[in-house]
Amino acid sequence: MLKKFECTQESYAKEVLRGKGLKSTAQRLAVVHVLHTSGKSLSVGEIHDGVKEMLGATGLATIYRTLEMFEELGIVKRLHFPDGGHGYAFSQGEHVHHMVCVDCRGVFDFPECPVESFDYASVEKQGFRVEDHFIQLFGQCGKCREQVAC
Amino acid sequence: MLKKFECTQESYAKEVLRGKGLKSTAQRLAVVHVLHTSGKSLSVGEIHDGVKEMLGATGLATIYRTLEMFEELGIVKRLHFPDGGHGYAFSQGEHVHHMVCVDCRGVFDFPECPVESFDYASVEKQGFRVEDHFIQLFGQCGKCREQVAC
DNA sequence: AGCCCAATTGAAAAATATTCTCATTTAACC
DNA sequence: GGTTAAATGAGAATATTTTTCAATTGGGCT
Repeated sequence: MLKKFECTQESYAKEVLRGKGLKSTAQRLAVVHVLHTSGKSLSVGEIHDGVKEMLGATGLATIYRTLEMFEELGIVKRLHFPDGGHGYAFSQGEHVHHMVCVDCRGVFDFPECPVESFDYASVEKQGFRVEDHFIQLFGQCGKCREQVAC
Repeated sequence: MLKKFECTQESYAKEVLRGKGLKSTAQRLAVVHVLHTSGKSLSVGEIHDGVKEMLGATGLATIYRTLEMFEELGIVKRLHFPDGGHGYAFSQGEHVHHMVCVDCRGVFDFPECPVESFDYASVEKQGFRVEDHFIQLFGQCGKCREQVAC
């Protein structure tokens, strides 16, 4: 695969892949590129379309396989929407949360963790031990707020 | 539909339904019953099975329709799991978060909101206005912790 | 630069999951 | 008990995801 310019996100993905002994295929890098340049959360179909635009015919199964793997590697994050749908967003690093604009599905990183410092004493009294958490913020991004009359 | 004993959860659901001019059908109350008595998060199929056990043949579409409606009414909450799957849990009241045991999928309420008091200044500087959030805690419940050798 | 081989992909089928349609049934109100 | 809009059931239709396996390819080696 030839590629003149490579952005940080793609280099990052290649590094993670190499570290695990996995191949940096054109399809995988295309998924990173599509997700990152869009700046928002995309559905599997949208990612597939974006990759096809870059590489031509591409199997849908590859997209599914790549996303599953990328999620385990922490390269993408699966986000859920109020309407029941879900999408994927590029996500560099392990513990980053995301805000999603409910209008444009734009994704914004949220490095501080509101839960990190939280005192679970009350719930751990029930015998439950908290090991992980999933947080997602919803709202409106600046652009979308401007577009509606207030 | 006849029903001798009615638990708080079912009365609650009936009240919410009546308030919206919706019917308290046997199928709907069975969904509440199955979810609540299980005490854990159930898949659509598991809920369907539980309802069939109570009422006999029941259409799967009804289960989907009921769950979608109940989620909007705040009677159930859709939860997401690390493996990509999802399930539904009974949820009384609007702003309750849930802890899920990753072993038994048991659901525990979590009334305090770790995000409520959080200062979004840093992210709102980007122009984003936070309107809502989704939080889910993962871990192990007391019972499941006892069952594994430590 | 070319060879090798395990990893990856594509294409289509299979398996799952969800939604839709419409004739029939039922809860709630009188 | 009768009426009526709302809800259900059954199955078809659609959408989504996974699997299978032969063909292809990236990356290490020389």
